[in-house]
Amino acid sequence: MSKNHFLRSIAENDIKNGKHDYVYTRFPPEPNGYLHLGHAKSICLNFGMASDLGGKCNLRFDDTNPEKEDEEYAESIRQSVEWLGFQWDKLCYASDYYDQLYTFAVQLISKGVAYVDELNAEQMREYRGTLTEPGKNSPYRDRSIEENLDLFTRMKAGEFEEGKYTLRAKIDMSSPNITLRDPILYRIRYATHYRAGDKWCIYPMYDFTHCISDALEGITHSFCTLEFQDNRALYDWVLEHIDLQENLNGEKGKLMPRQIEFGRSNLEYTIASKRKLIQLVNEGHVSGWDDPRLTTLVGLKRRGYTPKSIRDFCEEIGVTKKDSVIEMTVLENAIRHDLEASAKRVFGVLKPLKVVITNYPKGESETFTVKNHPKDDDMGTREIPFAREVYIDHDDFMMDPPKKFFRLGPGREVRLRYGYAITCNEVIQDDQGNVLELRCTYDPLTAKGQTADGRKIKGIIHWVSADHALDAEVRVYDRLYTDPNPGASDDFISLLNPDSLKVYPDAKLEPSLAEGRQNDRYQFERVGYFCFDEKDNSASKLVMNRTVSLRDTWAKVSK
RNA sequence: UGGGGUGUCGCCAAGUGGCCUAAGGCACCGGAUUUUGAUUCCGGCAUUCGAAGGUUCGAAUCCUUCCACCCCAGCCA
Repeated sequence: MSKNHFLRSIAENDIKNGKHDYVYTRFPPEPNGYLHLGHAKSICLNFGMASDLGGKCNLRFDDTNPEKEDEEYAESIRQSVEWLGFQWDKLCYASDYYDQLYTFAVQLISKGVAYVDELNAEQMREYRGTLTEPGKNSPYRDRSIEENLDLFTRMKAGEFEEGKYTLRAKIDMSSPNITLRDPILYRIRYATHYRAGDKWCIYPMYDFTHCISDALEGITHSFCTLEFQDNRALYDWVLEHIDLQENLNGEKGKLMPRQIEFGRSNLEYTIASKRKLIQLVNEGHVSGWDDPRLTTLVGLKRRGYTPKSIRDFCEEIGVTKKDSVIEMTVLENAIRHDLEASAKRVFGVLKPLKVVITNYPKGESETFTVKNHPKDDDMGTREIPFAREVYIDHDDFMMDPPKKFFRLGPGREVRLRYGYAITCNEVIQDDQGNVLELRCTYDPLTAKGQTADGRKIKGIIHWVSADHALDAEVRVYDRLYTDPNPGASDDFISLLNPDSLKVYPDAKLEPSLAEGRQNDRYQFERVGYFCFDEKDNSASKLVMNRTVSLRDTWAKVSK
């Protein structure tokens, strides 16, 4: 159940007051890039509100710029919306409305509120005025309706070169709202559209297209971000001036969707700008749009984030009219919360350190039956083998440990979780003093968490039997940037975190992972949550990604 | 400087004249339980709501002024 916020209140009131019988929303991406966390907020808002209030939500591609859009993006967007767990009522494309849009443009010309201009881009900028000075009318503003109609028809017919003419709304060149200074409605562009092909050489602008698309689809509430607040006046102007008697659903009468704006949310240490994302991909700073360090939806998916965790995150950050900067821990908390309840526990050793248990008989082994989840018995149990040689993590051993280090050190005793307590008797090092191997003895009377003399063993570490272990490559990710707001810098490339990816090529995993399915999520006990990499994992080579670490109080204490 | 917005705890965010000496989440700090230094659990964490005035018996909520920040001058969306 999603939270209350001002947009929801508006929608609920509109139903309560009888303004609408239902809510109809839409998520309107332009297929010119991959979806990221910012879009997830909009998706959850639009689809979530529709389903919460018993309404509908369309997925509509705002595809009016043939030069930037591509089917590859559209396909990915459809998949990401579905992956997030939402179903659209209708799958729509603004490009499917090009004929209607053209008709409405002709209508505006006929009413004398749109004209064909032939100022070039530079002149138009001059005529537009500035923030503080009013603009001035184009010398072509007062053509006759007949001439405008003729010119517009010929624009469509391809008689003019690109940039020669534009269709403009005749509003007010001295408006303090610059959006209203005779905005362009159509421009000439000889580009092949990824869906419409070469049918058109004139393309409608966003401000003209979006409001009409909403009206055609019977959208009741058109949510968008804050930067479109000024555009709302134009949104309303266009809908006031066109003559739409019946929408695509057969509903009749003056149908006015309402645009309402909300604030964007940015995540610390990330970048959302499509331009910058493209640069990261193209220059090879990341492996692709689905690099697990990116907060694109495909990246988060590959990283191991669940759709639920992202929906929860979006609910948690709320919806207001304020642009916000969200701390990374909020996202991490969302995925930890989901995986804590659902992930199977297993043992995985990222930096293996061999331990030989000298008093355990050679060639023998035994298995321990352990729970897959400490609190959820329904998740069952599994067997883990134990033998004379095991691997523990290098981080769980210190040559000269401080008093609060509850792990292994020379002469110290720890429990191998679910197994026996071992004591470190000997440390084998190389010439440089690197620890190569440990020689330990185990206490046979310490199985099942017991000790014969009642002594408490504070330290508990994870391990995996050397002979039974699976080899794997484990990838550990950290934030992509060293600066919480990399987008604020022009040189965001220099802010990249050189340690954002650490590869552990020789990780050792417990044998049960061999039966893992591609979408399974695991908690490597005491380490973090992991998933199989969707591209590089295979039966012959296990490749796992760390989604997020476990909370690590020790890491804080030891600093 | 014209227009449009926003300002409540480190980060989000409830709250729309009295039950606010201001929910909740994240973060942080204690402490309990724990064969994960995880989880869970308990406790702490804004006498203050951008600032200053004013209205009122009473304001974060109303008024005035001021300050800060964001957006708008693409034939992008």
